Amino acid sequence: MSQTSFITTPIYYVNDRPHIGHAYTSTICDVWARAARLVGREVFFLTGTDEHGSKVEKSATARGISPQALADENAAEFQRVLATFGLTNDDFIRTTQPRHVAQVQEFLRRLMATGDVYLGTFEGWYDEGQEEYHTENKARELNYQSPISGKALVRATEQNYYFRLSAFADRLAKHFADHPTFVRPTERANEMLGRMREGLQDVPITRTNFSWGIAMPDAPGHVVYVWIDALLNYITALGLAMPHAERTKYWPADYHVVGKEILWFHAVIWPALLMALKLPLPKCIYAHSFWIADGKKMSKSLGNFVDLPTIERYNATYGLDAWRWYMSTQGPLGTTDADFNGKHFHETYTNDLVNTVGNCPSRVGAMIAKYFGGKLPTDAQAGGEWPSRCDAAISKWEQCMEVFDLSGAARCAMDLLRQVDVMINDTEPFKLAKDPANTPRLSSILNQCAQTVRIAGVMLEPFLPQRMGDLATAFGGMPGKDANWSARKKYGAISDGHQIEKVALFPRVDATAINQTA
RNA sequence: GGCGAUGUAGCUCAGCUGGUUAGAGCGGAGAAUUCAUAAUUCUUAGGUCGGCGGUUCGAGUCCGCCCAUCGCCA
Repeated sequence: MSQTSFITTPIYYVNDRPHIGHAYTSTICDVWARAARLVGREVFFLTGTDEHGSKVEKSATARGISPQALADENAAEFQRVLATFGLTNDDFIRTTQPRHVAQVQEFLRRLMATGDVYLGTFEGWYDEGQEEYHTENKARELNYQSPISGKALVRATEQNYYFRLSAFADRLAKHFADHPTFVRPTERANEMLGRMREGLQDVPITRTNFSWGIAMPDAPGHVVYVWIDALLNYITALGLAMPHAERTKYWPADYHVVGKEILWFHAVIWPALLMALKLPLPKCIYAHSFWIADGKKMSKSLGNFVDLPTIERYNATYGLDAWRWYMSTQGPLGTTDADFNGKHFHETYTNDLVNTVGNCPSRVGAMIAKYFGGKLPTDAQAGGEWPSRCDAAISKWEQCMEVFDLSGAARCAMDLLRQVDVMINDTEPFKLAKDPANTPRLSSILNQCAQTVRIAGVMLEPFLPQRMGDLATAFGGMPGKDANWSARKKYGAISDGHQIEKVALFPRVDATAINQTA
């Protein structure tokens, strides 16, 4: 029985247009999912759409269609878009699906039964035009007037169901203490701890001022607040509220990958909910930072969002693999935001993919073609120091992937290719080839280059699935794509005499091309 | 306003529990080389380690204040 892994993206709100944020999170999760499958794990990779809430209801009303129709339309758009990124998600959950709705209601029944959800009264300053409450301080700041309509705020009370978050403070603190990598990066965990120290309030989990949502069981008029609805997707997709769920084995999740803006929900409220439901907690919530564009924060007012048409332009110019590479190796996995910048994208593509990942196999393939008719020559040295170098690289790569260090994992492969380039420069096989007496030495060198290139290619597969597929075909040999990890990562898998094809994996792209296609 | 974090070579960033000449990649400069996608390899960057003050025999690495940026909260 192989080890299972579960990785999730947040579910995307159907009221939004797809942009780089969605593409980024989805892409890095896909890289990790592919890597986990590569090493032989049984992976479940989940993404989906969040479809309830007053915003969707309003947008639908504005267009004169039903919320469900709007959700159907936009969910389909998200699925179409995500498909263009070559994602290998195993399911796509929609919060309007009956399987989700039924399980959310079942979970809420359980929470009512344990007393972790209770009916309480909320009182606050209500903006009737905007249909939202303001806190006491905010209301005072606004001079008790609606910031939009200018009409007076009214004092209103509402009966709501609350989740007893306050009861979990100690257990949450203990969990954070016992699991230092529960929230990553560590700085974000500190952020959460700081906020938890300020005290945990019970959180309202239902609303009565709109209807587009999951009905609270046995409570007419109460609709489950969108956040609770959304968080539960991670386990409704696995069917954890169903009897005999086949996907139970995937829980708990290895990684919930989220943007830093929604960390509180994932790092505090979600674990508390799971504790209340007596379910194991996810192993890690990874909160990445944001992309900014050309040094400036992306905003609607600046109109500088890296939107879908822009992303598609990059993909058309550089290829999907290039997009994945930039996302994975240059992205904001740390605590600081990363800059999306056309010049940097082009340089990264050229340096990493054209000049290294593309060129190294090309020169190796060319020499094998020229000196040995494309047949892999024998290595009488049994690899020399390359088997251990490759093993070390693979081992480091495995460690990096384990902790979601995608750029670190990528670097393992890049370093290996650079070492091959160095060896070629040092040993000058193109000079050795001029004298037949050197054939044994030449054979060893080129064999070692090819074997190492193949291994680097395997490590790069999760990042560059298209072109590394081509490389595997060109250098391949056995074992192929379907072989198990221990076979695939083993040095020397290409047998003597195997036909090696010269390949041009990443075409050089004119630096101005990206603008010309605009 | 409160809490958390970031601020290191032109750019993007590494620098764990304080200690000889502060590192990498890219860009720039010089050299070697021709198997390769005008690719590759080697050498090179003299940067007040945001600012000021403090602790210490000694701080980028600890403490305080300030400035800038980011996030969360209010």
